[in-house]
Amino acid sequence: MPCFHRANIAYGTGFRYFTGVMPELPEVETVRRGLAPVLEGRCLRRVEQRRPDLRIPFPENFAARLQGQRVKRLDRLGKYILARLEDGNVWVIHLGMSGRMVIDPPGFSDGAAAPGRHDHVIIETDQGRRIRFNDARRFGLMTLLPESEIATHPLFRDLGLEPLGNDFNGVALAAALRGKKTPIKSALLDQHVVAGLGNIYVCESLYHAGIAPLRQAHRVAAAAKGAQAENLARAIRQVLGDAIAAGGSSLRDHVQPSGELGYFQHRFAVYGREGEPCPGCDCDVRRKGGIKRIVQSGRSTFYCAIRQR
DNA sequence: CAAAGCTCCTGACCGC
DNA sequence: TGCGGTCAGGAGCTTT
Repeated sequence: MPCFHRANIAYGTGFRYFTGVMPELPEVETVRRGLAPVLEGRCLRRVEQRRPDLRIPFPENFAARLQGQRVKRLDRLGKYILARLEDGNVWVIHLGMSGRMVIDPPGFSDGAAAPGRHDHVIIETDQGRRIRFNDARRFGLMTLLPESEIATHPLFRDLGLEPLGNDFNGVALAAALRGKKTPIKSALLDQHVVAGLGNIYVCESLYHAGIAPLRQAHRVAAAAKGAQAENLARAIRQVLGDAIAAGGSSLRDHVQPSGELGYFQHRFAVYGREGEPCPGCDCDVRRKGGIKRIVQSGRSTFYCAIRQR
């Protein structure tokens, strides 16, 4: 039975609903790619900030400082989108849990897309395109930082490995996990270890690597002469890459009527599938109970106790 | 220092 | 149908 999750929007498949919406690295990357054609090279003609804060306060004169700037390039760092501006500042965007970017269709000014309750920032480009940042739960944030301060700023200073970077491999991952007595599940959720993973993709990566979520992180690092860390690094890359590909095809194949970016259908092996058999599993689900759900550091963990050791 | 717990927030869902 | 309770989670902060 297929199980789909649509990132960044409450979504029903007809037999299962997910309300937890989690922009993790693949969703953030999909949003970045969707924004790029509308923002890169464009001047921000109008910026409207509609409340004083999100998870943290907006910086002083946020809208005025952003307005009139040209966006040179959009980058991603972990779950952050970095919009590099011509004046040397970086417009930092984090979607938190429920943050969405909505690109209004051309001609929005007819009132068809009036700002909603949770539209906190509204951007209009010199091409007349309007982008709304909507975040019901306000776990997201936006700020402005000099480009030169990114590396040392508290938000970025201690960020962990970039899982899609060239230097992400079993050796680097093992080094990051070494000495950690916390469960591998919790360690991977820590942005200071690997930057960009969230609850869904941690569960999926551990499943594909065949590692039990309860194992201590340092044991994973030390196991099998590094082969286990290597497997895990490979699984993380694969899982994230597949999800980004799914997001990319959603951008390519469907013009979202709402213009909302970053949500796409994607199938998960274990996440949200408590009691179901894992893919290709031939064990007796009646007897073994299928995919298990436990709670670790206050978050749901889904795993297969037979395939993950 | 590390690790676990608490907290922010709203919407969806469930049971009555 | 309405209403209150529960759950979801990213990540900084607080506590141990």
